[in-house]
Amino acid sequence: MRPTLQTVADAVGVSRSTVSNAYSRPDQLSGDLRDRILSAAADLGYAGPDPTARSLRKRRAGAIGMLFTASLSFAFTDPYAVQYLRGLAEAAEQARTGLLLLPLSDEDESAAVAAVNDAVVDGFCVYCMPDWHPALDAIAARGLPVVSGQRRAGDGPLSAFVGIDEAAATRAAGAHLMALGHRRVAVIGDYLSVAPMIGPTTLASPADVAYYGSRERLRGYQEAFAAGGVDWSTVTTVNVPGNCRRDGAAAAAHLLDRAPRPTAIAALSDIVALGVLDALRARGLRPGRDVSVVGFDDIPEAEAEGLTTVHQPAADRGRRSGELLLNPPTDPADRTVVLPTHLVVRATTGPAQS
Amino acid sequence: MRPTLQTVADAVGVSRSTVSNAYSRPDQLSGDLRDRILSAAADLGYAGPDPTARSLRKRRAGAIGMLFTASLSFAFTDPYAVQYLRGLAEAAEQARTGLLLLPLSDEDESAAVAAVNDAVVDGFCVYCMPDWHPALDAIAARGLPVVSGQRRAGDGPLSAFVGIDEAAATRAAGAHLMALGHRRVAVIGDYLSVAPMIGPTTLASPADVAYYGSRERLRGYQEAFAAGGVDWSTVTTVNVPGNCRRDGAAAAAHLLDRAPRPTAIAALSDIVALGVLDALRARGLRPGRDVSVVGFDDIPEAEAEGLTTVHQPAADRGRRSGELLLNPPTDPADRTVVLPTHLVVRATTGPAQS
DNA sequence: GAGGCGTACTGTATCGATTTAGAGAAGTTC
DNA sequence: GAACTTCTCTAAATCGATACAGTACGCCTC
Repeated sequence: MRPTLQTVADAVGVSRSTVSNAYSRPDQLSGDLRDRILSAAADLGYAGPDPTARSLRKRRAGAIGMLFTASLSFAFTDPYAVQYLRGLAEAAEQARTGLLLLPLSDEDESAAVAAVNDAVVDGFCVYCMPDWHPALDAIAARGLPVVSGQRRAGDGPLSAFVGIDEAAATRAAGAHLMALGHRRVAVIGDYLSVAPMIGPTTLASPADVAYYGSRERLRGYQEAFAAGGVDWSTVTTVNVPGNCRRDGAAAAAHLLDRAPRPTAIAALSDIVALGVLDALRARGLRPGRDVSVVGFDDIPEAEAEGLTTVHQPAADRGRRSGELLLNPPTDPADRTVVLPTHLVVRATTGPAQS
Repeated sequence: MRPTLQTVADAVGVSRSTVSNAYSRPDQLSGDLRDRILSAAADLGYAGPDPTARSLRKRRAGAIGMLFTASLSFAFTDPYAVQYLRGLAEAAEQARTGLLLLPLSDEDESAAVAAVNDAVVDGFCVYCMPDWHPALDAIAARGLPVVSGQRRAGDGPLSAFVGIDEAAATRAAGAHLMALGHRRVAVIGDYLSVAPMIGPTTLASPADVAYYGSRERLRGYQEAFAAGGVDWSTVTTVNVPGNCRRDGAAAAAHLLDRAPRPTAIAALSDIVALGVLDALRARGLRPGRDVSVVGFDDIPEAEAEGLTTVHQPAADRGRRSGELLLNPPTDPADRTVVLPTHLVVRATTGPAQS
């Protein structure tokens, strides 16, 4: 049987409380007795107060839970997500708090709900979840502080927002394309359709997209295009199932292998945009000359490959999220943090070639 | 006051146990009563059993703890570490288990010990810690399963090893350099010295290094060099404080800006090796011609830049670690997993120029 | 030597659940 | 109709700690 506080207390002949104090409040007892207690504990193989029992009593877990959209392991393949995690980890570390990455199987939503309900945490951080996901309701029900990068109807007093003005960001990118004279434009993004397929979607309006980020970004493009006289009905939107380079290339194929091909392709993430560049090169097309490409995120690879993109502060987003979660502001106004973004024009955009 | 099982039980007029059963063992009560309980719970804003109390009673946390060497946030800047984490996350996800990243401040060891003692987890995974770190003792004292990539004296029956034959890996790399005729060789690595400085170390023997990985890799080089007739006393070893490209370049400066410079530089990680390449280029020296460079890890960037390096399966290491931790093998022989490595010869190594 | 005060420790209640043994009622079998 | 199941549900014990009120006792003061 594993030794407990009581075991040690019995061995030394003191009360359980005193043994507890020996560990947690050394000033509450004489140094002599404390030494006797600790050495008895060592003899018995007692490793110190059980963290679970302590958490229960203290009503504090010492960790924050992180909920990702796709599978957890996916988070480590996406450079943007890694940066975000890095910022979050910094904030957690600063506060001497752990970071619990919740398992979130893609197939089974109830598993995600169970993960939320079983998480021993003091708060949640939500990265990129579809609005309808039941795990979000489970989080709300837990009654713990939540920070997310997506606004959502019914956000309670414990929830905060740390993010960017997604629509404004793509509005700037779209205006850039319009100014260059592009009129046959297309958009590639993840989670545009519910089904995990690669190909054009039938999307009457950006409002139909279930993911906050993709929806807002799409809306920004819609508005910018409209301002340039391009009706949304003429814009092809292509879905990619995963945020990866290969899928981006495959999606681009749907646009490039049919006439007339678009003169500009906007991708909702850099990874996908880089895939588009791959597809262009595979066809002997020159990015920025034959077809313009815009990304989103500004990951390091984007700079290396000269990708025009929207810069957003990934690590800051994570860090601010963590900070807000760990010391929730009293003033409701401080519960919304909108970080700046800016368009970075590089080599992959240029004047439209008719 | 937050509602508990008792609150709900009182409202419905049943016992606490029955409410518990309504959530955890639906077959133990009539469907009718269960519905009444759940709806009462919903009315009261009760979100279901408290995870901490449940963990205490069940003696299961539903998470595994991850302990990294440097600061937690560092883990997200190192491509190798990210791959490792990805593998670990996959295994955790498969088992529907969370992954708790422990805060581990570099300055304050006692904070790391506290983090270990406060971690509500079912086991620990150790990535790269110095042998002397007190957190390792704290982990051992917890009496939970541990998987690490470093062998350590006093590993108990609950500990397992998943790693590579570090020394054999660098022995192969060293033999490669010897075969190319290099005799003036140097090694750059992190954690070679205790002090976090950039510069040559006074290292009588690889055995003096506190980190398992660096120590073993260094030993492999020592053996390979000895086989080529190069005495260890003629080998300059240079320490880098962080595993980053800039520090690698700065460390290389110590070797390149003095005569005679080495004809080959072995780095204990790819990141550092890439920094060495930067330093070479900054001086107009050609990697593989003027100076040969070898890395370790085989991260994606290594391939892109033509770096000769030792390939090790990063994600596999993480995945196998997770698997071993989540279902500990009964047979002690299965508690040691040594994954294969191989030398990848690319463009940064070539015949020695006298 | 009565009163006041600080130190060092004890004992009990509490945190919020799960588990086990078993009570009581209803139905089944011989 | 006695014996046996089966189905529901309950009471009490348990998990391992912390918080807090309370007590014993020595010391100081006047």
